[in-house]
Amino acid sequence: MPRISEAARQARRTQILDAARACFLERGFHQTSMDDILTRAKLSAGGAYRYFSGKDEIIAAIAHENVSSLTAAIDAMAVPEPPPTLAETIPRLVALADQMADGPGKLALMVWGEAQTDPTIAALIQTEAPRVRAAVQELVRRANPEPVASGKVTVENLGNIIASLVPGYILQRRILGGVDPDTYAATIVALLTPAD
Amino acid sequence: MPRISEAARQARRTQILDAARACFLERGFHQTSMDDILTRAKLSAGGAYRYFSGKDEIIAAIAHENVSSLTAAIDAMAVPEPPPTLAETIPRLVALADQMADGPGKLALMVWGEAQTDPTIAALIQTEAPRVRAAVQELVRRANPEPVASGKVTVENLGNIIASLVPGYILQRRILGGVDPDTYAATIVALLTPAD
DNA sequence: GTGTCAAGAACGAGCGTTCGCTTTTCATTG
DNA sequence: CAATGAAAAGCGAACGCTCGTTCTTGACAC
Repeated sequence: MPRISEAARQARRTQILDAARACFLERGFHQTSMDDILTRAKLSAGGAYRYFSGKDEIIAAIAHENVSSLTAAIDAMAVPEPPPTLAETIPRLVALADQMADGPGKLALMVWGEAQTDPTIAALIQTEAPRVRAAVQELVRRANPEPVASGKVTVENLGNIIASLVPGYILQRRILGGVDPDTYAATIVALLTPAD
Repeated sequence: MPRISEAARQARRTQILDAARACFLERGFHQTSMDDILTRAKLSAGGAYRYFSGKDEIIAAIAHENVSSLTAAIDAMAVPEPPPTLAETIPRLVALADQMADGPGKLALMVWGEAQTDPTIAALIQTEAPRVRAAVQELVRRANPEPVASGKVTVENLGNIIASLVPGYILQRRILGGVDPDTYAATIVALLTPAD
């Protein structure tokens, strides 16, 4: 029973997903045909269907992968010791959003739109959502900025605001255009810092 | 040359767009078939094609209408005299986003996603974008909040932050879930208000 | 040689669009 | 004011094309 090695199998899977991601970024989920993906992956239809049950599963896989990568990126920011201040964290967060704007950020906007009518993708995001919230709140908790220390706002509420500033930045950067990451971050920091 | 009245023509057009909007909200732009729209509009294929050159034009029309309605809603907030403070404006802005979350807000997320790969829709948004920015900045300018008055941040920069909080709220409300408009607004106001 | 893997032609369903026909509308006319 | 006719409005079956999926065939590893 001649089978391919597990590593080769994973490689093929990655090869398909890489092609799919590139196509989706260029044409969108539903404008991309199976043939587009197969051609780019240099694979035949028969071959690909051994790895994915169909197009929907590929879309779901890409969406999942993208959501996870965003969560992981934010998670990773909470790691450094000693805990950074918000004046350090916010610019890093905005810079992260800025770097990802043309790749995962663009895809994220597409996924969010898709989630509005596709229950599978919506469920997928909702599973990951608590982790994003938790990661941002952890960031706020460690930084312990003045508005929290003085009891003006809670960690949870400030976390929600900051959590919505990140997609807000991506949207503004990708759709409205004309926004500078450093200025954007500096403005947020200024608002969170007591008067000079 | 017997034609239908201009009012009747507009009514038919509206009838088609209403059906299309409902279908798009349920199934998404590309999952919706022409037949879905035609059935809901109680119109035949031949009939509808006298009003729109094709499906793409209907999608563009709905997207345009939606973007315009959002702009108009924000524009309308800048009207009242005397100028309201941000402590009054922010809750109204968040409440507006909250009310629209299941209709125009949901559609907006879909449109933003679509704009990532559809140049027509992207261009359409970019045309409207300056007006949204201007409207929010006008709101900030009139309110003249402490962080602006003290020169800590500019009207433009604070405007951009607030402008990105609105879609941020919609996204959080529709995707992550579990966010309260009043709490959300109150937190923003607290951050913009000098220490007690 | 046996069973997995990949290829690629072929299939069938679904889609957007068109086209020829019928119905409706309204200015014109007797 | 009723009859008329011509053109627009609307209908819906049919077309042609695309696309996702399947299935048969051959190749290769063990």
